[in-house]
Amino acid sequence: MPQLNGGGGDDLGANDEMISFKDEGEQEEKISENVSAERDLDDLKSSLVNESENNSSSSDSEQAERRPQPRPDLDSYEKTRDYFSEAFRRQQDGGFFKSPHYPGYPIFMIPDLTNPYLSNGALSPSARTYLQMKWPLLDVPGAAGLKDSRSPTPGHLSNKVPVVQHAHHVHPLTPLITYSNEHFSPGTPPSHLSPEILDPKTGIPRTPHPSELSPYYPLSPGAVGQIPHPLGWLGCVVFVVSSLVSSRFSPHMMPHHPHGMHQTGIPHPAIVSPAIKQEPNTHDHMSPSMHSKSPGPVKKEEDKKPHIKKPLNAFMLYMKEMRAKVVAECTLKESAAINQILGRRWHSLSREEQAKYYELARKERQLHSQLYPGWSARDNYGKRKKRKRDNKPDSTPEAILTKPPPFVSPDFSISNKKQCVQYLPSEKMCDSPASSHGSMLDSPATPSAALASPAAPAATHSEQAQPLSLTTKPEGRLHHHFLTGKPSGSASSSSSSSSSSSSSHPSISIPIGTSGSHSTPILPRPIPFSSLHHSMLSPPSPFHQAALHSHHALFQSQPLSLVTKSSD
DNA sequence: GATCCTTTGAAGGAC
DNA sequence: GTCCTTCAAAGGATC
Repeated sequence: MPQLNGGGGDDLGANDEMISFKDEGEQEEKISENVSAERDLDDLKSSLVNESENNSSSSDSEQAERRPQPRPDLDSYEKTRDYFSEAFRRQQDGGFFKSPHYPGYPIFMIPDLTNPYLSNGALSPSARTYLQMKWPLLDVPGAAGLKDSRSPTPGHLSNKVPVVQHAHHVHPLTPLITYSNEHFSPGTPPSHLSPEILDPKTGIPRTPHPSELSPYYPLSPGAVGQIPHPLGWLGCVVFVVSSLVSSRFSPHMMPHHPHGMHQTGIPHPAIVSPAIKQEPNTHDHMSPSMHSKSPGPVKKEEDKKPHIKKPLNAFMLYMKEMRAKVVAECTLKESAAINQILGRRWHSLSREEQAKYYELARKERQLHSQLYPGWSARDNYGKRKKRKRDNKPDSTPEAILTKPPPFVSPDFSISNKKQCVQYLPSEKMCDSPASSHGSMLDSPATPSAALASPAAPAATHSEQAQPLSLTTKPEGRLHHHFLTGKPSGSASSSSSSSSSSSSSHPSISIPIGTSGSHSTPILPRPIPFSSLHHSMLSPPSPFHQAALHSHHALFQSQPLSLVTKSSD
């Protein structure tokens, strides 16, 4: 992935030169990504096979048949959001989207669709992405568009252009979409469709947007068109598709549920009522059964209280965007495995690429805080009930030490829940460049500080000059980071989920001198050698491969205690 | 049907 | 200031 843009690709609005060869670049990227994905897939498959022979029933052919199917119950808001986050990303990548020849209809820029399918019949990621962007403008009756996955012969199963594929890929920037109740009229594109400041058709200049208020979230339906989108023409796309969605989608697909209404009267994707969250495809109203389940007025009040989701962080944004790609490249469907791949790819991202997501996440948080000033992440605590909390005492290092690993006696496990499966073999985790550019090492603990100003990152991040600098993290946590290959924050943050996992997995059940009662499992991940292996997405050079191999050999030959030795 | 798994990052409480 | 926990997305697996 690094430097595929050939330089300058990150500049917004300067991607015209990328038009002719962007597809080639994408193909190159796809090739390298496919190599990476295949390797990941091999790792995962082997690990999964080793995990349980029972899983052998899920052969490749069977998995191939179980290609990712579009989910019919995706929240339409998220559908809408994702089109534009994807567009935004591509624009920032110097990607497929360019300054449109048709200013009012930028999403008509559809790259090569000649071979949208993979060999196994699955839709290639690129084609999938393209279709996501173009489907709203396809001359497909709304009913057909809504038919999508419910159709007995889904488009993506045939060789025809799967115009409905769109509806099942969501994008991280979804919350950033501008919502509008205006209806889109292809013949008379709204005044703000032009990327120009002055609308060529109406001549109505757009008023500048208050700098302190990010325009990703809507101000009001009527004011949407007056907001100059910071992403240039993408803002027009946002409006176009949001308008299309709201006009083409049936009320079933575009519920006007009050739960998703911000105080401004604008539905916001972050607002999800519990009922809707569980059954996104159902109607707005709670089912009678759910009403009947409410034990009392307190419960009713809770039900009435909209569930405001946390803003997505950078990795979540990245994950949402790349998941479909990984799923398309691999036959894997388990999100846990996919997330491992995504985590590795995340580490392989260049600093600039990660910075984009950090910036997006920062904006998300900004807008989220502006929209919901009184909201606290704590408000969502307890909304999910996790069974693993029952095992909390056993996830402590002491418990881990005293508890035999499951491979000794599988029945010894405290709970009957599925044992932690290390989808990626531990030795293969070495393949994951902890930070090809020290990106995770210096991932801004407070991205706003590092990315507050567009010019700030380079200035504030001395790591730009010192890619592997660990300056932004406290010493004590850097040890964790160093050993686990994770940023200090995540090393601790992931302890909740990993701790329970570690208690049942032999390879990560060694509590090494972490400070205090830190239960974060120390994964046997070797010292980052990312400088040798620049990217998961680009095959290492022979030199890198040799270094990689020797590194693996060295790592594997070492006792686990050495590998996990703490610098304490 | 609810929860787990898995990833990283952010937030907030506890100490 | 540090540590720890929870949640955010995703969907198959498991309970």
